[in-house]
Parts: sequence; structure tokens; C-alpha cells
Amino acid sequence: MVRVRFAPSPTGYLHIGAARSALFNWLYARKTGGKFLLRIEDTDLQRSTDESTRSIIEGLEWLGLDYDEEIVFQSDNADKHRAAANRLVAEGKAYRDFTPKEQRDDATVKQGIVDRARAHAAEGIDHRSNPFRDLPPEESDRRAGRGELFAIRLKVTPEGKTRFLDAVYGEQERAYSEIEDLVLLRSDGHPLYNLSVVIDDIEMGITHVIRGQDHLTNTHKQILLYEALEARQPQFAHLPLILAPNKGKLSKRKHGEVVSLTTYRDRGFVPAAFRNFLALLGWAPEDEQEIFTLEELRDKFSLEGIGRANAVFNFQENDPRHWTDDKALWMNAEYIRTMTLADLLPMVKAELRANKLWRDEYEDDEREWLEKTVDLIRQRFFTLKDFSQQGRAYFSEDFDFDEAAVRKNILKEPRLKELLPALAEKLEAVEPFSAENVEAALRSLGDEAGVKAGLLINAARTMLTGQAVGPSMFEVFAVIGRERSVRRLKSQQPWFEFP
RNA sequence: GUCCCGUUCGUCUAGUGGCCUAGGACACCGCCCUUUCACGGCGGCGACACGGGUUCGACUCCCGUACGGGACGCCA
Repeated sequence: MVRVRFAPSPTGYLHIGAARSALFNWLYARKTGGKFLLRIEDTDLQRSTDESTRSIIEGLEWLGLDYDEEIVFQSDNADKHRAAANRLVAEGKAYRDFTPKEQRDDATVKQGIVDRARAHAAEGIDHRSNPFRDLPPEESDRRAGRGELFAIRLKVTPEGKTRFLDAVYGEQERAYSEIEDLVLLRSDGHPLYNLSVVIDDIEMGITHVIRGQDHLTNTHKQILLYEALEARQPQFAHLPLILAPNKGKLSKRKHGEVVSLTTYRDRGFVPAAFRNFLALLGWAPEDEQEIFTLEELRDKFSLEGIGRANAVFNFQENDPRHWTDDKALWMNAEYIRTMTLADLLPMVKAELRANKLWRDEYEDDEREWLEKTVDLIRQRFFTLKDFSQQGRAYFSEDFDFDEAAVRKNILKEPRLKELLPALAEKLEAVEPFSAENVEAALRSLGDEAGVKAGLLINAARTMLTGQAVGPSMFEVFAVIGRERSVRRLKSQQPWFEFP
């Protein structure tokens, strides 16, 4: 039975790369009939926050990735991690390192890695030079008993190599000589990442570890731990990374909210659309299908379909039209215009409600009207936000007029000053007020006045919706209704002055 | 610096030795449809990082170079 997990550390918002890992794990579990588990890796007390945990849970819920069993909080297992480390010491597979702890902040650590590596290169690397590595057990016990502080390090065998078969990257091996005696337990008793992950994965019965490629080299250390703990290794599958447009790392500090999953929710993405987009970042089906229902995605997903090259998340920071990847935007528009109305309506409702445009009648008396209207206007929308912005005039009397539209469609033709009220007159008599009848009325007015129908159509579009673009105008009349149409055609706007 | 991974249109990708004059999607451009803008239809632009091998034949296999990414912490 397949058991996979998504194991984020709650140190910030849910990153889209992490969201994709979660998605792939979820798909794999659902495809194989296995379990998808959630583990919060909150052992870094300094940086973990409840708010992050909440945002992760919300994010998964938004994407529709439901998890099985109780959430595991890694910090709850610290005692088990400590016990395991001590057991390894007792078994001689790990040792106490009494070297005093160095105090370093994040920045100096990063520099230290490079400096130390250079020095090693110059002098020749020896990962086994720790003076406490071969301290006799009695001596080690005595010093520990005396209350001396120590870290616990894994005693890595000098000769040999670790190997594993990655489901994505294939055969992997690494010489033991490349691996340091990693610290398992800090001198303050705090268990460290590699230990905790391995113990928890064993404990949770994880069969497949599907995670970012940034863990590919860590995996060798973890394998050493599986061996030391005499536990069976899971199958590993590492995912290519998602990069920024400059092919660098995608980070919040540099790239802002575009990398945060919640941004997509807040900016009007349909969850299924974003999920679909994410699935295609680093994975491809056997055929050329791009739009999938969740069921199709689940059925077609496979580890074999995952690529090895990192993917660029293509967005343009200073261009509002391309604020995120164009394909994601297209995908969202595609979903908005093709999904069932039943699925779309609740999202539209939430959007209208958030903007005080919702009226309860939309749910009973005017339900039909709402469906017709939404169906009409969704054809050219890209996000759910458009329903309250571009689509505002359909739901409210209080909407803005686009300046360019006014200039182009109204002010440049003085005759409209008479024609618009004339059109309003005609519309008052149209019965029933259908698209066909409105069209006939409008065209006859055009003929009588000797102007092209297009002039009236475009002017009416701007008077009724404030915009230069929109759906078929006769449908718009029908949806806006006689009363509002007439009123808007006759309305005296402040800008309504011809030269 | 050391080790690991990668490199096909601007982007996401298909491709596992002949099916490739390299396919699809997004973006872009043009035409058609049309009252506008979209949608849709049709068409266009556009890529195998480079150099050596292996082979009758290489996008596909091997080696090297370049470039990019990752890891190397008493962080996760």
C-alpha cells in the first residue's frame, strides 16, 4: 500500500513549488489507491509559525488536495528522535562530539561553507578527522555523565558508497568519503532535520518520498540513516525545481507575492485551473492533452512522466498584464469559460459578495437572470476578479466609464446626442425585450437616421457598460433589461458634452 | 572550491537510433468570422548549447567543453 507525504516547514506562505510537490504526492496516492499524509516540519522553533501552518492547510484545501489520517507535527516526535540518536550511540553507529558549539547566524554559515570547502580542497578533505569519533565509549559516557555538552554525529564508514534508484533521476551513488559525519542531535538536545525526516518517514510507513530536487544529495545521508536504523528505504522520486524567469531561484524576497499560492486565490484563480497549470510544470502526459479534469489528471499521472530539467515560471514583474505565467492566465480563462455554471456560480457569488455586489434575489427570483448574465460575460474574462471589475455594470448602477471608450464611441459623433435618447425611446416600445427585437429596433433607427448600426451599437455599449469591449450588444441589452438600458442611454454623464 | 543534476522554439513540453523537412500548448504576427473585444477556424514566426566520437544513420548512445541549477549547517 502506497503511503506518501507532503512535509512542508511552516516558515512562511505556501510556495508554488511546494504546492506542486503536494499535488504530485496527492496524485500519486490517489492514482495508486494509497494514502496522502500531511506532516508539518515545525522543529525550527525560531521560524515556525501557526499562521504558516494555517496557510498551508488552507492552500491544500483550496487546491482540493485532501489528506488522509491526522496531521503529524514533527515537533511532537522529538523524544523519539532523541531516543533513536541515543540508541545509535549505544550501538556504536553514532558518537558524541564534545566540540563546543559555534555561534553563527545564517549569513555567516553560508559563507563558512564556501570557506571551509576551499580550505578542504587545498588541504585534502577528511570528513573523519573529528577527535571524538573514536573516543572510547567509557570515556564518552564519563564525560557525558559529568554534564559536558555534546552533539551526536553519525559515524559514517570511511570506505564505500551509498546508492539508490531515483524514480525520476535514475541510478544515484555517492562515495561515503563525500559525506561528513552529520549531526543528528544538537548539543541542546534538539534533533536535526535529516534524523527527524527519516524517523518520521519510517514511523509513518512512508513508501514513496516525492520531493524537490534540492534534496537529491541529502538523500544519501538519509540512506545512511535508514541503514543505521535497519529500516527499509522508501522509493525516492525527486522533482525538478521551479525557477524564476532569470533561471535563478524563485523566492519571496526577490519575487514577491507571485510565488505564494494564496496570491492566486486572492487574485481570482479557479483552483482547478491553477492545479492543472501546476501539474504541467515538470510533468507531461503520454498524449498531448493539456486540460484535465481532476479524475483525468489522477488517471494519467505517473512518475515516469516527470521531467528532469528545471522549469521556468515565466512572469513579468512590471507588467500587470503578465503578472504571472501567461499559460496559467490562459488556463484560468479557459476554465472560466468552459466549466459548468454550477461549478462557477459559487465562485462568482463569493467574488460579488466580497465587493458588495451580491443580492440575495440572485439565488431565487433572479437566478435565471444571473446564470444567463454570467454565462454571457464569462466568455472574455481571465480571472474571477473580472466579474466585479469589468463586469461591474451588470450588477450595479455605480460603475466607471472608460475614458478611451467614451472618446472613441461617443464623443466623436455629435449626432449621438440626439440618437441615444431616440434609441431609448424606441426601446421603450420593444415587446418582448429580447435580443432579436432590440436588434430590429436599433437597426431601424440606424436606417431612419442614416447612420451605421455599428455607431449605435458601440455607443450603446459604452453607455450601458462603461466599456469599449464586451459581449454581443443585443445580448447585453437583453440581460441589462429595458428599464436599466433606457435609463443608461438617457443618463446625463458629467463627460457628456460634445465639442 | 568539491560533489550531484540538467541543457529541444521566448516559456511549458513531446521525442528512448531511421516514424523528425523535430510534434503540441502558451505568447506573438497575419487572415477568416464580426457591431467592439474575445472565443473559434486557418496560416505564419520560432528550438535539438557547442565540439568530438560510435553507427549505414544521431535530438536520441559515449566522451569532452560551455552554460545553468542544486547540495555541502549543532537550518529545514
